[in-house]
Order: sequence, then structure tokens, then C-alpha cells
Amino acid sequence: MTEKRAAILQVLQESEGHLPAEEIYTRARLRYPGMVLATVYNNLHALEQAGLILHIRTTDGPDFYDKTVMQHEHAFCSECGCVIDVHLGDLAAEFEKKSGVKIDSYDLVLHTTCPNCREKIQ
Amino acid sequence: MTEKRAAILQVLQESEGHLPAEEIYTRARLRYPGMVLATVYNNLHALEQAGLILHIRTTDGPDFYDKTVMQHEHAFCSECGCVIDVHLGDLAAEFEKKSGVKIDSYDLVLHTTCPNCREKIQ
DNA sequence: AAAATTTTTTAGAATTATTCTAATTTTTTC
DNA sequence: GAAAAAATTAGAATAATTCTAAAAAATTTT
Repeated sequence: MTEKRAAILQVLQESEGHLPAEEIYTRARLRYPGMVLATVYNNLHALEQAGLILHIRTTDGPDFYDKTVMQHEHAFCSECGCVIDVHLGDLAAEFEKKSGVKIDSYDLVLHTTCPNCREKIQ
Repeated sequence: MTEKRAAILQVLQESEGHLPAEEIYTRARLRYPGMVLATVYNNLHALEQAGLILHIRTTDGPDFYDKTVMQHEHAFCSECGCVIDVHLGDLAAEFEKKSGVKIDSYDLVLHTTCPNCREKIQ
């Protein structure tokens, strides 16, 4: 594990959980000012391959990288953009049974209005 | 409904079901060679607003537009890229109950290996 | 039907997120 | 410590989509 790779991993570990590449880049540069965005992407891929982090694809904004390796979903607040971790377990079997189609994997993106924002709106 | 908007809708209606904007553009230009990609996007938005088509967001490739307005999901074959329609019903209530988080909506992207490709691989 | 207003279309630039390339630097191996 | 492998950098390339401003078309008002 190179110093930079370790630093990128640490940024995630010390975060609230999930960050987009751009934010990891910003934070990693505090320690390594010369670091370049491509290096962040390279190392995020390597860390993903190594099973140390999760690569979360979204349907609108940028992808996120998650320090929690266990499968889980994310609910994005459409008001403030915050992200809430959601644990639904593995639904592949359920989807497969319901549809009759072989499901190798799936991406589930949830949209919510977080408790904070729901209060404000009312 | 302008001629071009109608043409774009017709392209979708006459298709197998779901097409990315680029493909709609290609097909619409057969009738309207001068048409520009921005016009396709404009009209797809308008048609979506009008509830005449569905805008399907994916986690990797480009978005799709679907002539079927009824809620349904899509299973993308990771081998050949083909798309299979899947009907799972509305799962928001189930997700909400399981997680305790208010679910306004969700995008569910399924990954499959289609029957054709599964045969070839073996 | 002409004038005024609104909507649509075009062309092209801008944006965003990500990947690629090739040269350089660093790290690891022998 | 030299050779080989891997990582890093800088910047270009790509892909999908949105934005902008001007021109054209359609609609509404007189």
C-alpha cells in the first residue's frame, strides 16, 4: 500500500461514510497538495478491487465511495442533498423470484426528504 | 404538439420500448435530417412532463426513454447490453417499512446475463 | 391577415464526471 | 544498486447532458 493510497483510504475512514471522488480529492490534498484527481480515481479503483471500499453508483450526481463494505443502500434527500444509509439486505433473490429474470446484481438509489427538511417544509 | 415533438414520440412508440437519446436522435433524423440533439432532449423533457414517456436513469450508461409509462424496471445484460423489461410493482412501501426511512421514489437498475448470453458462455 | 407574443429550434459553447495516454517518478525485486 | 514493475502526474479525450443566445416557427391578439 503506497502512502497516497493509504491517505485516500484514511480520508474515507475518517469521513462520515460516503464521499464523491472530488471531495476525497479535496481532503487528500490537505496532506498531499500535489496530488492529482486521476490518482484519486486510480486508487479508489484499486481499493475497490481490494474490497476495502465500496463504489456506489448513482442515477444523477457523481458516484460515491463508501467506507462501509457491507451491502447497503443510500437515500438521497432531494432538498438538502444529504445521504442516509439504509439497510435492506440482499434483494436479488426476491427480484429474481418476482420477475423470473436472473439478477446478477443491482443498484438501488433511493430518494427521500430527510426529517430535517420535512420539518422545514411544513 | 409540434411536428418534431410528434416525430420523436413516434420513434419511441415504434421502437422495442426503450432507447437512449442518441438513438432517438439518429432515428428521428431519418425524417428530419436537420434536427439537432438539443431538440431531442428538449422534446424528451416535454414529453416526460406531459406523462407520455418515461425517463429511465441508469447508473452507468446514458439514460433511456421508455414508451411504457407504467412503472417497471430494466435488467441490463452485462454481456451484450440488451435490456429486459421487469415488473416488480411499487416497492417504495416495502423499502420504507424495512428501513424506517421515508422513500419518495427510487431508481432500481438490475444487472443480468440474458438467456442468450448465458447459453453462449457455457 | 398583420402585428405582437410565445414557444421551439438551432448551433455551438459549456459543464460534469470520468477515463485515457504517455512521460516521469517511485517503489519493489533481484 | 540496477532492472523491472507499479504508481503518479499533467493534460488531453470522452461521453452525456445542459445552457445560451439568436433565429425560426407557431400561436394569439388586434
